[in-house]
Amino acid sequence: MTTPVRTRFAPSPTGFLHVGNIRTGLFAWLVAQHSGGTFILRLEDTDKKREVEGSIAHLKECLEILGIDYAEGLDVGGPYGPYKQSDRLEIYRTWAQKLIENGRAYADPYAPEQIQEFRDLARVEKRAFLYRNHRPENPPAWDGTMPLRFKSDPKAYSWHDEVMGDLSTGPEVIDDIILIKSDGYPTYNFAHIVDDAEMHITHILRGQEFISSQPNYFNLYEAFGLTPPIFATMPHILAESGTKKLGKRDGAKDVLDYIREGILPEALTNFIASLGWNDGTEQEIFSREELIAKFTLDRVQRSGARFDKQRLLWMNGQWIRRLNIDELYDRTINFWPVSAAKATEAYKKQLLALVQDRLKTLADLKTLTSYFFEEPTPNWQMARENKQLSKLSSEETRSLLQHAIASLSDSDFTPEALQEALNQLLITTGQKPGILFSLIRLSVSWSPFSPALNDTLAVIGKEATLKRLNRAIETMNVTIS
RNA sequence: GGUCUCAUCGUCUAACGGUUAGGACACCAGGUUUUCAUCCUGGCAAUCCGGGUUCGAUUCCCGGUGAGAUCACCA
Repeated sequence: MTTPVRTRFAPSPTGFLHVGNIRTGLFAWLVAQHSGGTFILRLEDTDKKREVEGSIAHLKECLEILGIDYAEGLDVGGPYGPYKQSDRLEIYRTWAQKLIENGRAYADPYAPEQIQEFRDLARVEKRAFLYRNHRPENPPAWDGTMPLRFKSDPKAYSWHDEVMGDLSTGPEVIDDIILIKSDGYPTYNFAHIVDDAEMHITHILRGQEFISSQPNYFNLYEAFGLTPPIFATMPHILAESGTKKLGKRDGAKDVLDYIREGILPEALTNFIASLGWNDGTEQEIFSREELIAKFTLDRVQRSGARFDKQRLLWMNGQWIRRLNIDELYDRTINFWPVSAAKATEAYKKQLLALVQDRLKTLADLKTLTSYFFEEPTPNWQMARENKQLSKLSSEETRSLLQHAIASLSDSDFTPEALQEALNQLLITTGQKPGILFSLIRLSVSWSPFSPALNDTLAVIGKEATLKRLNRAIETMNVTIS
């Protein structure tokens, strides 16, 4: 009989979530889903100074879009609430009181400046700062206006981490950490231990930055007589350039920005999961269901992984191509050019079929399809920069366009008929497809690329095609100087 | 500086002592009788260094080196 798995994601409302934050949440969610356990969302809002308006709404939107759902926690409740730390101050006080009564917690009488002096001294002497070296002999009774510190019991620890393996440290890293700050709020170091115990969390997943505090947490667990949960330390995600961990200050982006830029949620989830995890096979593309079925902590990488935008774009393309046209259409609602507003759903779906293979992000739709909705502006500079078309003289260009108009006027503009007409045109003009087709393509789209020519013309339609070809001829002299 | 951690192609990674060190992204070349893209084929490219252990080390051990984390009334 094993205890049911309970994992949690416990962010702070200090702004937007970036891929580093969300990966920890995703992995915790996967651990719970994989074993049929419970995933809990808890809000760690104990630092009022750093709190950012709107963070909670943003957080919930991120989780919802990525499909990281929770049946217990913030706003949905559950048996061990409240799930917002600022609503649990009484609970922390009760736990702190136990330590005070056992002589394991005491008031910190120093002014912040005083402690800073100790810290500076340690730095000058090139040693780590330890508050317990300055532990007051007769601390005053704690009245709540001073920080409450833990009276530590320095000792060596060795433990097992599900990702990092066997770890150990000596007593020199144990210190008298602050339990409750002078503003009455608990520190993370204290609050998360209380909450994880009360909420029966079985697995704690968190970033590498916490590994050095881990021994202090063991010391606290002991003081409370608690059995520590299972720990799993996630390697950092590294920024695209440099060797530092991904952080807001060096350009980590809001998770929602990726969605706004046309990355599919399933692609983003797949990408984030593959940053530091793989299933040992050569599979690259994983659905949510596959991730849940295959995810295990022992296959999480120990070293940091670099965020590679190229790989994300490739993966997104893979996911876009897996959607059928109806699904793709549903995802693209916000990504069409403004001129597409009056176009019909059927017309747009026709276009999607044409450009689906070309989309790396949904945002590409704008540049890829604008000329299907509005008259493009002729730009003969593009012809001059084309290595095929630049060889043509003005007369040859004009003649080819005129032949094209004449020939296409007789076509009924189905893709098949157009292909037939275009092939015939190659014969009558004696031109190479690279030149003739490029010229027609450019003249109706004025875009660096487009779908297959016959398909493109068929969708644009006979009337507009002929009009654009004529307009190309008209503008030749004006713009060629 | 103390402590802890990490180390395979440029990048993400596979290889539970024995492989011509595999795959993917990116890049390059060719093909799919127009462009771009998709798709297919091929190519380039890696075990940080030095010692051990072993018949045999990417793999185990030790030492360097490099990188990261931490040493907050932030989480």
